[in-house]
Amino acid sequence: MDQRRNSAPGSAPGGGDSGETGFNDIGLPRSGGVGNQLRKIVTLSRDFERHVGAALAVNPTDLSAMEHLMVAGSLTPSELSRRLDISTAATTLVVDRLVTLGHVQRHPHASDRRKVVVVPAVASVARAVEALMPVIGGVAALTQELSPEDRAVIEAFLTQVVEIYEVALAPDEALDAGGQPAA
Amino acid sequence: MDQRRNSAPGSAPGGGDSGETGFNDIGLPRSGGVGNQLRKIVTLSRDFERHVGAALAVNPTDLSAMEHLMVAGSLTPSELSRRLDISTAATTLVVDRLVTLGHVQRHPHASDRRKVVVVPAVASVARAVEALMPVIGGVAALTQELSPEDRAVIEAFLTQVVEIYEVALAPDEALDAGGQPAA
DNA sequence: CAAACATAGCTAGGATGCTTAGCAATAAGG
DNA sequence: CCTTATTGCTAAGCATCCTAGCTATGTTTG
Repeated sequence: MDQRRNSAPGSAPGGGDSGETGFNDIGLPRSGGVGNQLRKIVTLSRDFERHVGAALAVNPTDLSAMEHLMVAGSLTPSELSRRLDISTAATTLVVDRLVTLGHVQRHPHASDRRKVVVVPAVASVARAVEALMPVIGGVAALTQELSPEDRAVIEAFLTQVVEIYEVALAPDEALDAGGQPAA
Repeated sequence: MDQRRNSAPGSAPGGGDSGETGFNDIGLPRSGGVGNQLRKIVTLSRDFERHVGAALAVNPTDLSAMEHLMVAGSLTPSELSRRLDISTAATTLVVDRLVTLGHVQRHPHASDRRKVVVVPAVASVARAVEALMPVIGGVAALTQELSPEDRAVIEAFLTQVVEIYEVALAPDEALDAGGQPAA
């Protein structure tokens, strides 16, 4: 089971190692504690994903596929390939591997004989839920305990962070924005 | 240039599609808006990374290497392989590719003739900074505008999220914690 | 109705990026 | 000095993806 660490120090906010504000020596602004924390969460999320994958003996793509299947209940290979943004040929191999490990089964489609339906195995879903629970459960509990005021502050902030990313990823605005977000 | 999308709907907090609280149909708790936003940030961060990689004509591993080099100023292949958590042989190939594209150069080490020093090219750093700036600059600006009270709320929250991940990733505690974080 | 077109998912061969094993050169330790 | 350890590279092999192509099936058109 190959689990590769690949933490990028720069593509998530943070911009450097220091907790101060201003600019670091390569010209990136420092976000202080908040930016560093966001960056750390991104890195830890990736680590956790690999941790869960190791527990279920699957590679990152296969784990992602399992998670999509769990959420959707079942999917055809074409639907899965669209969600994973990989070719249908690669999806066939993903499903092959997952079938071999007993994580999913292929069933004929109810009304279209060209199609296959990929269904997660009940035991596999239970194992995946158990592996995911520490983080998802932890964050759910944490957010339950927030006061309405605190929740509003955090949600407003995170909404703006999402907006920054979306602007940065938009085809034309990204070039024009250049550092001035819509917020 | 191969940029693979691989968004996992389950390994970051969120636990499902609905904004309500409670449990979804596969047993994962719902975190409401905050959990979904965190999940979205994780996904968008990955998308942004691929976006930046495309702009610089590098794959995810090579981009991560570039970012480590930018932050550190320069690194030996062994140091780089440790940070990337890949073998030194793979690191050699990463550096080969980056050298070919003009993103880095190899120099002899100043005092140890076994060693090589990998140095990012100035023009490459400038291009990378430019590509990263929309998000890093945006988040830096956003956090500058926070009131001290709001900042404290957000930092406390994010600290706890980080803690949840770290507990989940710790070798022995993760099994014992089981959903009761240290917070 | 039949023909043309579209869709589904799989197979085969190839490309890419990683691994392990091994090596020559060099550095460190006794 | 000799032994051990470190460095980073080469070569072969493996895992996972891609494109091209195919058969079976479903939909649209005349």
